[in-house]
Amino acid sequence: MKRPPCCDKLNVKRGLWTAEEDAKILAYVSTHGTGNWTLVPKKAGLNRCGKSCRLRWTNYLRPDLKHDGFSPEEEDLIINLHKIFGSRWSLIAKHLPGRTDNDVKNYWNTKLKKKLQKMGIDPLTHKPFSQIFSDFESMSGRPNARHHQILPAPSCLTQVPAGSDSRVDLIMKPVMEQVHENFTAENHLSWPQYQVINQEVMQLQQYQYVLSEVTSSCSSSSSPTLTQLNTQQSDGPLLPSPFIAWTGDSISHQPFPTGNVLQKCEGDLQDIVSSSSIDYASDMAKQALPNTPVDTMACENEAKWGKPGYLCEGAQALESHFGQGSSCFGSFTDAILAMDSKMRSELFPEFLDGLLDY
DNA sequence: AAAGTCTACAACCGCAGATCC
DNA sequence: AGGATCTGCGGTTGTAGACTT
Repeated sequence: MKRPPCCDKLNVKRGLWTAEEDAKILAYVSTHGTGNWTLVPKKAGLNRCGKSCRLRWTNYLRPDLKHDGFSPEEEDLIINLHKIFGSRWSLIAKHLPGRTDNDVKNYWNTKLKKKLQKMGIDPLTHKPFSQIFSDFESMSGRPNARHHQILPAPSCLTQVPAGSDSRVDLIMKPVMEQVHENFTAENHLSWPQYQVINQEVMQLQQYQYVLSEVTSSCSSSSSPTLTQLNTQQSDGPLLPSPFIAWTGDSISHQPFPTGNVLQKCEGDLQDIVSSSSIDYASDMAKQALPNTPVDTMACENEAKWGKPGYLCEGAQALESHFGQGSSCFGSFTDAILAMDSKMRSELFPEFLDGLLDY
């Protein structure tokens, strides 16, 4: 059953808040404190939805909020944290005293994203566009099998994406077909092969992204969307390019090969992280801490929609700390991120600091 | 000067987990 | 135990003012 609306939307005021309304909220909070926001409109004499009152307070009226512009230090911090967390604005905002998730999100969308693009950096991957191009161009060779683990080929390699007649698609179709031809014979792949192929697909998607940006900026007609280029998605929210095409379906049900994550933390990190699915991450977190609540939503999102962007960046951070190959898809990062945040901060207090140095 | 466009950011929406009763 | 309510979150929309044509 669908949840009923929190208030009668026809009879409550919406839109910008007036100074009088702000004063009523402030007066109410100063005497009653925060909480029970559904009662606030009535008690404070406001013709507003309780939720709207709560948002006004948390995003604007709270006395601990800063209302001045972002400093260069804050900018740098947001960029670094976005590299790690992606669009987890509330997590990012926790590292910026006096700023709300809404502030950070708006600042990113209006300023920082464009700033990075002007600097030639892809705001999604935080990699230079030039590197994305050169990585793609140098894409060649196949790894030697080093592990016994056999994985099914990703569906995006065994199915050439459905075509559209867009300009980007016309350019990319031969490339996709080439990749398809190269790998389609491999119904099952060893783990190292899988890694390389996944990287190539990611690069391909990044290439598509850049290409679509370029063509859309050169054309006044409606630009082709990246989603047209990607493999079929199950129903669900569309994710930002370039990661949208990676469904994760073909890798989310492999048995995870390791035991207790904490033991393995001290041991062979490479084995720990040789898994790519958040399902494993969830399993790892559960194995390590049987009675620990796990952020199931994060796990589900990862498993369902394959949203590995920030996790991949986390994986790179791990690589820089623990050496090349120590994280394949960032599953160790996934595991830690999948833990309940309180438990995570207790067990891995240095974890985020380490990533921030990255 | 007027109309159109862009920018910044405030506000809203719906979903989902947490908490209450 | 489970339904109702509260709260937090990320994505999206609305809008005022600045800027351009």
